[in-house]
Amino acid sequence: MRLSREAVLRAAVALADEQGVARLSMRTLAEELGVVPMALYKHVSSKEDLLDGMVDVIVAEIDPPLGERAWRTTVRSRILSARTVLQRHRWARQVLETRTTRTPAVLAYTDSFIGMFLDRGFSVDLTHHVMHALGSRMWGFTQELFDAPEPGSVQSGPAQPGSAQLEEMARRFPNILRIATASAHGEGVVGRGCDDQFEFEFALDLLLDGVEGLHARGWTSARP
Amino acid sequence: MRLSREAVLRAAVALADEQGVARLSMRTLAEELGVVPMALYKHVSSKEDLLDGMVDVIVAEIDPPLGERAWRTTVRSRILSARTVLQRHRWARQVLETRTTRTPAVLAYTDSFIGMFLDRGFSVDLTHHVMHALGSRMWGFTQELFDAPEPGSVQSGPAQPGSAQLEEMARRFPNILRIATASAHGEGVVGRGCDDQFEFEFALDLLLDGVEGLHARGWTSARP
DNA sequence: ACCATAGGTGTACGTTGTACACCCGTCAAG
DNA sequence: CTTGACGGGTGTACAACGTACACCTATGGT
Repeated sequence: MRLSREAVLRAAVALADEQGVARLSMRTLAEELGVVPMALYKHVSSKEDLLDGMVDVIVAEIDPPLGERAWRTTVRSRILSARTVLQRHRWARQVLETRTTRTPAVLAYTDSFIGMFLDRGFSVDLTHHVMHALGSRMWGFTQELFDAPEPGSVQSGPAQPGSAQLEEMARRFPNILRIATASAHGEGVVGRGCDDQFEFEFALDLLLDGVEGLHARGWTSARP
Repeated sequence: MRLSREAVLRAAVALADEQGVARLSMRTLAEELGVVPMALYKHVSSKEDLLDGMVDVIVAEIDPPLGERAWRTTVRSRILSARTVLQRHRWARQVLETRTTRTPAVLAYTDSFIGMFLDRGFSVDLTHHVMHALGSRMWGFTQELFDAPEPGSVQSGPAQPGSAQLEEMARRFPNILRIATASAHGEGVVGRGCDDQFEFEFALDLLLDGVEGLHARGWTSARP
């Protein structure tokens, strides 16, 4: 069975999906494909290239923008589509963050994303700033703060109620504790009981509300 | 001259500042200190621990919140203080992103950050969502999109006007090009001619405007 | 029938983090 | 003054990584 760039990329995505990106090395991937490591280099010029290709694969999974709807629904639903894709491929966020060169597929997505604004009457100026304000949110993720111990990390789990660890925590970081306990509805403790999807949409809508206001009143940056 | 954890961390920060975090290995750091690599492990339990410690060093550089000012000015100026620190240590963003466990110093900063809201009358509920919405912005950075080729990467430079590369770009990614040329005031081309600080404050203020509105009208999440 | 070429193989190198055994200088207790 | 524990620097070694280079082999166009 012959290899191909497509086959290599698909296998890499699958392996990262299952084992996490940390377990993805040229050697493990080669073994997965029943081939010697160096064989991959006939289809991929380097590991960076491999990762770029993997990003391309998942970018292709993001839905294209829908018909003639208003900018806000179009943008919103596309971002949420990106988010479901990134949810399927949990390694993607991390890989995306480390990409230094943008592949054509990524540029194409970005271009089309910008188009959703420009084609619906946004000024180039406002669109530019909005893109910066959205930042990585256009990919459907945000820099999370408290959360997500990598699968496989030793994270002594949520603190047990009444434990010394928790008391120490309460003394030194009372504010964090208040947030944490509140968001866990009073039951589980420090562990993340909050709804990621809700948080994401909350932040997204906050931003979109702001953008809507600026657009409505014809905002433009004061800079020449 | 004896080593110490402090000395090791300071040297690591200095080395990362000068050479970039990519050039920071246990070996290079040891050599910098005129010592054998394994000596570091008497002061630092692993490279992860080293990076955690480096984060602690720079977190300590962020200004504490000022007096009794209104929440918005307090939060805003603190975030901008964090930003100037992160600007001094350009590797910090990348390192912060990869941290998986939060050190006491990081938790303390977060706690104090949350306190700026709670102490000024924000509900626990709203504060929680606001923290998520701010995300990494509380550290003074955002996921940049177009920019910042790592120093040392081969990035064929901004496209030359009239080059075939630029024409290709114009055909395939017209929207990106419009944004890029506009933000570069018509002179330089695809390269980033835009003002990072302005973009950061624009996005930050957009968010803070939204938060202000929610707080003013006593917003609370509908969830039980 | 030829031979160029695409694609898989084998070996090898340099770099990384770090485990483990060692060894030495300092200082407290006898 | 001796002793012995111990904090801290050393040396060697290993496994895993990305990948350069030379090689082999089956395919397919001329």
